[in-house]
Amino acid sequence: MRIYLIFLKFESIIKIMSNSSRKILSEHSVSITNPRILVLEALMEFGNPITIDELQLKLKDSVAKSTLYRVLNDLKKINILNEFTSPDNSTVVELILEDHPHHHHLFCSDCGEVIDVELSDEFELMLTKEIEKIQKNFNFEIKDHRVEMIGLCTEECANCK
Amino acid sequence: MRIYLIFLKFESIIKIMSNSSRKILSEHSVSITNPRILVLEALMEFGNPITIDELQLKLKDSVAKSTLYRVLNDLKKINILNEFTSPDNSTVVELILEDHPHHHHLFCSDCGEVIDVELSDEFELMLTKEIEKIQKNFNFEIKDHRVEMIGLCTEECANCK
DNA sequence: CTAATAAATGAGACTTATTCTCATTTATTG
DNA sequence: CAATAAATGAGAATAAGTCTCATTTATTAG
Repeated sequence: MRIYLIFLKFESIIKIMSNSSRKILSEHSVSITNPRILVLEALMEFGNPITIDELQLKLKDSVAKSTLYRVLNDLKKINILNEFTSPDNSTVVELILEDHPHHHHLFCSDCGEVIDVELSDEFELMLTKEIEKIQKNFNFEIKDHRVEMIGLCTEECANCK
Repeated sequence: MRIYLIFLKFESIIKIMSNSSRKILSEHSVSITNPRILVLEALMEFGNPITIDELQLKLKDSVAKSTLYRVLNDLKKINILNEFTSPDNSTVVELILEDHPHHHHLFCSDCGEVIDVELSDEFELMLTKEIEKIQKNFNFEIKDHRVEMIGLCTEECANCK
């Protein structure tokens, strides 16, 4: 078993993310612009789903508010951005790249954190069967589903009131 | 087997709903006012979850906008109103009275209709187990959950574009 | 049943998230 | 590198929801 230890300077990480942002944009035939790169980098750096408020805060000195919303809409159009509303009514956004598996969300109703969670394959299978039943009963064609779980993260969380 | 056919005039139905609205309010020690009765009646009459826009339209000649929002907040406070955001970002509201069982929602992404659906007991049991696992893994206390299904209702729907 | 008081209402001003406009800047392409 | 189409920034416009305050209504104590 070989172990590699890789040290990367912060600037190198930024460069890698910037490159991958460029790649994502060109793969979707979207022109490569500075605001788009900055938004993608911020989303990648944060990792988890993020509220538009937080994103705006991170980018307030580099991307105009109107441009931020426009870029988010662009990313939605090419299907790499998922947008939803959290139970406390803030708009949350997350990047969905190829390696991002099917997942659901866990919301802390205190600090507002949103966490991606995967549920077991058996569960997803069972949900698929339920969905088939519903489709028949209601004459509905179901294209997508999501499970949202709402609760509280532990006291250790620094952001919880 | 005895069959009862019951004919009720429209006015009688309204009177029944009005009475039950009064009952609901007094049971929750909330003062009985005209706007509150009108909002409850409208929610009961519609039956399904309804967008605030539609509700506002139904009540625009009888309840002021500010009062409508205030009444909805009052109903949330006494835990008989559930509010959520549909995938097309409109705010949806539904009455949750004693006889309203645990359920989930089906959204038509075309006409915006929202339908209550119940899932099987086995499914709910399995979901409970998944939730227990998640609680442990993420050090999270899960208080509530919801399953949302998004799709299209059939062509027969008059409201679909 | 009525008067006194506390609570609720209506109308419209205010706030805040998101979209739109338009003059300027930037990316793409040939 | 120039021409052209697309994207951006700044701030105006829109719309959902909240707030203010003068007026009305419901509740209750007597």
